[in-house]
Amino acid sequence: MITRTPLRDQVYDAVLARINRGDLPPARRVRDTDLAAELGVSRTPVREALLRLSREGVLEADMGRGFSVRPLDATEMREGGAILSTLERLALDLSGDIPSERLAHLGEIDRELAATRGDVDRCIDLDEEWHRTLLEGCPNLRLRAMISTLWQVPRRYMRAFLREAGRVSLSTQHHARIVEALRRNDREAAMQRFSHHWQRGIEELGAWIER
Amino acid sequence: MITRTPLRDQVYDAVLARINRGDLPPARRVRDTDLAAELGVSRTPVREALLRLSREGVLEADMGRGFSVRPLDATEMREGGAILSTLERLALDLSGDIPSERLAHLGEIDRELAATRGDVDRCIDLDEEWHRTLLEGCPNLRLRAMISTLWQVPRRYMRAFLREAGRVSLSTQHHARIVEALRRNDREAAMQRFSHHWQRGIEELGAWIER
DNA sequence: CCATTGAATATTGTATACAGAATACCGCCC
DNA sequence: GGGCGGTATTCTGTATACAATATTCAATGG
Repeated sequence: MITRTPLRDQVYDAVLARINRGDLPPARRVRDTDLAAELGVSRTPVREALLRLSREGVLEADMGRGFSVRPLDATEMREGGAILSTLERLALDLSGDIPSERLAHLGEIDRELAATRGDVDRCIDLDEEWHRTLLEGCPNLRLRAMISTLWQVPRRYMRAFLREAGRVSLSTQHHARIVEALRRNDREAAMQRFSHHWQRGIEELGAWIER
Repeated sequence: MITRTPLRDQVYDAVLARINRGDLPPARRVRDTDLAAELGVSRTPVREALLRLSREGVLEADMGRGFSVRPLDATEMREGGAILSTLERLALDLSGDIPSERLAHLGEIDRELAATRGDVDRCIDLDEEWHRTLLEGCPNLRLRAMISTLWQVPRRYMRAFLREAGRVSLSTQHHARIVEALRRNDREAAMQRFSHHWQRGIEELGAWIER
């Protein structure tokens, strides 16, 4: 099956990659002209991608003054975190029983995460993969898509935090405890631990931003 | 203070208005050329608005085949409803105590809603206003914005339903019961009734779509 | 020496142009 | 008469062009 992907989507990915790579730091202005030239496409698909990123909270768009990478802000992070946390809890709730093979997979990801020390990008990818794997049984596709989009925001905060402060402490322990509860089929406990995991993560990031 | 609004936003509102007005029924193809001509602007801002509406679930965009109004679908409605319901519960949860004047306002809206019989559009506006008023104390602005965006989807379903089936039964009674619980400062009960209200609404709409 | 103003430049928001894909139309063959 | 193939047209996706606003920077006055 061959698929044509619109340029706007490729540009979207490219811009996101640059932001996540640390290229394009917070508050940096993003000129569509430059991006278009660098990516070898015209301004049209670039602007479409940038408009989308603005709506998703990754960029800011001021009328007449173009786009810029949204600065890190504790309030914004807490707001986004509360939303994402709630939606992930919903997704977990909607997921039926999680097959033991997926639980095993979660364990693997978590072990790899624990073993990865220096590589910030890898850590974040693994953490996100852990969450995605946990929720991949959720039948509400719109919800899954939404969660995936919303992850763009915490990603930026985690990256900045990990770069400077080392690693999200306890993350793997939390994961393990959640998986353990799921193994016992104790949804109640799993849910509670999942909430706690999120809350701790948000607090940690928030405190760091306000340092 | 004078404000220039981008054409794309005005076009966005205009298209949404047409969809809500019943012009542009579900599954109708939307040609950017036509819209641009009718609105007296170029294709560029029109396409920006249409792309946004696609991302928000109001339109469909098939690569190479343009845009069309997303057909009504029970699954999609249930998925969106579950998300919106959860986020509104979160918003209510985050709202502090609701001042009695706002509770009074909610009562007024509800009375007007009960009194409005024939006017479908007015009913929907009032229902949405009731929800917006209920949650306007929520300090999480991102959440409020998101809820407001997500409402675009149920709106379409409610409109279709109300046009054909009369009115969302019991809606005002539910509202009253929720307000009553809030008056007693019984958050627990209010939350439960709020959940129930949503669940019933979604079920009713879903059953109707699958009729 | 610093603030201010004005022109020059850069950059955005919007309009138009162009190429290629998708759809519709029409004649042909069965 | 109905299905099929080819062409013509329409429409989309992308590129480019244009006009207006924002920014920069130097010259001028305080």
